Amino acid sequence: MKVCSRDVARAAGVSPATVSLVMNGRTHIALSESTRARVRDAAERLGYRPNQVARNLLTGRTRTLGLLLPSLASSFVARIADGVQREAGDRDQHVLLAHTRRDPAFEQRQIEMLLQHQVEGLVIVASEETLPSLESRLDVLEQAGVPCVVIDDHTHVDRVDCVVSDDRQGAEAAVAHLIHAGHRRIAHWGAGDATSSARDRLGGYRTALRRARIPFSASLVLGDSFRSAPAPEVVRQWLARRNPPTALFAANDRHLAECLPVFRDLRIRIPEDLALVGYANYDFAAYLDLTSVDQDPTALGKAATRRLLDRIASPRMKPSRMDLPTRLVVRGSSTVVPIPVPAPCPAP
Amino acid sequence: MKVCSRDVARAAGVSPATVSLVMNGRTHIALSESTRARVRDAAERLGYRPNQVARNLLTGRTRTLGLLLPSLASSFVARIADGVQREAGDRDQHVLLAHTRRDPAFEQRQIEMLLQHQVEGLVIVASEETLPSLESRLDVLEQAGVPCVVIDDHTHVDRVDCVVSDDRQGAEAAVAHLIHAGHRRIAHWGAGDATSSARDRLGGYRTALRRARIPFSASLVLGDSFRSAPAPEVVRQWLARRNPPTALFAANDRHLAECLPVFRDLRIRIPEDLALVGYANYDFAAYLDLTSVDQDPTALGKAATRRLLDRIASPRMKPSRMDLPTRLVVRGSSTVVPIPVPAPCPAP
DNA sequence: TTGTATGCGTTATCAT
DNA sequence: ATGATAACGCATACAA
Repeated sequence: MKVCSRDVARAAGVSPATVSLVMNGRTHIALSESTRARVRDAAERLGYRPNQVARNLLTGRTRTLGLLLPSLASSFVARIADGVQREAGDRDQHVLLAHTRRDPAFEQRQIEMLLQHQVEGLVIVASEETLPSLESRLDVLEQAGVPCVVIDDHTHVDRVDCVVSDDRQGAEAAVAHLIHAGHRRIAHWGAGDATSSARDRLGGYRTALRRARIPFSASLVLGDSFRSAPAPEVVRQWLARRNPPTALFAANDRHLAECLPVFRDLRIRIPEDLALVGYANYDFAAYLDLTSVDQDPTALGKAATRRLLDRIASPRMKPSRMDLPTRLVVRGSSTVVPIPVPAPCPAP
Repeated sequence: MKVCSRDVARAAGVSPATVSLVMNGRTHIALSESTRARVRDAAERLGYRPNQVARNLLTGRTRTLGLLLPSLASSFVARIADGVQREAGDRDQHVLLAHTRRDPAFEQRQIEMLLQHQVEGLVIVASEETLPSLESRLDVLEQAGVPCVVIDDHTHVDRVDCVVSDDRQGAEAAVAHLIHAGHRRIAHWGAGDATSSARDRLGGYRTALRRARIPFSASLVLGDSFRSAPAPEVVRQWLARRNPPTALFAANDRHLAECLPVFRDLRIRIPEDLALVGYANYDFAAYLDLTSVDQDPTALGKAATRRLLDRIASPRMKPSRMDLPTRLVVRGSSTVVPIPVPAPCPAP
């Protein structure tokens, strides 16, 4: 059934070694054009396909990268994965997929699996749930001599390459934009302090305030996680305070999207009563006319993959952190000036 | 550097064969508890990790499935991929990722790559761009003896397993819903006839009309592709006709989302002047309060993977088509009855 | 210019 | 209960 190089060799009247030479296009070895043609012909005729598994075993190289992510159900993660795959494809690498299910125990087994498959490097997309155990995962990888790059968190830059969005800059631009529009009481719905993104977005928020000489007030900061928005009841109570904010900078578009109905219920007009700026620029942000900080997840994936391949090539480099620029996309939720043309919609 | 079974064997004072027996937990072979412990100990101490590549070569099995998709940038595709990965993980299979970039030539190379890696089956997520060449891809796979399952198109059910959403039923439910709300002039923005989904959605539309004894009018049907919405100008002209539709059933939520600004410009009120129903139930559909037909892409991925593994287990089964049920999610874009509670937002 | 021999790390078969 | 050996399919060094 399965045809191997020996079969081709027999059919072409040559030895398996010759078949190998022909198939791998080793040009610096002289081969008569006639043999070459005979071999190619036989291979074609028999439908010969070199067995990568055998090749990998022999050469000790797999040209395969592991991609470990929390879940492809998140479109942000999926777009990172798209970037990884594009770059890997361009550099002639293969991608073995693994997910953590946001469960540290499952993650550990998946890493084990990837290592057994002899991946030559690992792209890890960080998540809130598995961040606490990341350090011990790095131990395992270091032990195994398999380099890796972490996307979307730089907590461990001291020992591993990190590729992140420049969240301080992004958050600062967002809040500066609100300040520029005249706001002084600006709230922040953050995501706690477990992830560097959450910390950096809070940091950028504070920097922007400081630059404008607006005092920071802890009572204007809310939120513990990227994955759960404030409950409607909390929002209600929070906005019913004596001195409510006139603007809101959220660490995630989704938080805003989920709260829009609550705002409507409360007769809070956007942006007149409350200006909104979100983060990530999900495609629904355009549809909802939400101002947002765009992150380019595809670029994150590509950059991380490039970095990983560079490190595989030269393992001794010092771990570095790469901050990809963000871009504030101003829409109707933060400015009363009408947008002349409907925002262009990203390709699906 | 890399520790192999021979190293463990030496350290434990046994032979490599014994190490293999211990590591694979072959219980039906008697092994003294003391050797077992010695081996486990040595393996632990040395950080031994069995080499899957070698194992695969020897056993001729890889327990690896190829996942071929157009691009992870589409959240629909990504959620299918999530389902594939979940099911594969549950059934102890690995996933090698490949994308077509919506380019038939690139797709061909990727399939070649997957076959060389000895994947035992292939999950193919169909796309408009690569559908024309699918048939010849199936030839290659059949030749290679590698089974596959196609998700999201059933054009080739006669020779390959297909897993799709029940689009006729979904479309029919959507249009019946509009008819039930009193509409008689219902337009359809479709996606041409290249894909079975587009044809089926049109079919369901026609069925619902027929059931209600509403004559079909070709002038109410527009659209050629899932990936490009009607341009704003086209929408304008189309709605400026003498006898405009009072309701619109679109084959894709995105088409609706992109046209909402146009409707607003034209002072067309939703749903009073024009009721809208979309398809796919993207997360933005909830935020935009769009009625939509939910497809559960994760279930598509899971079902396809199950089917593929079944076929690998028993290759002689007749190819089958599996239609997963859809579910109409009624929201404010198609009914004037206010929704009492804000639509729950899907987890990100 | 081409063929032969060897080994990659593992497991299955047989022998002890 | 454990060890020796062969084989999986291929690429490389070296011989011819």
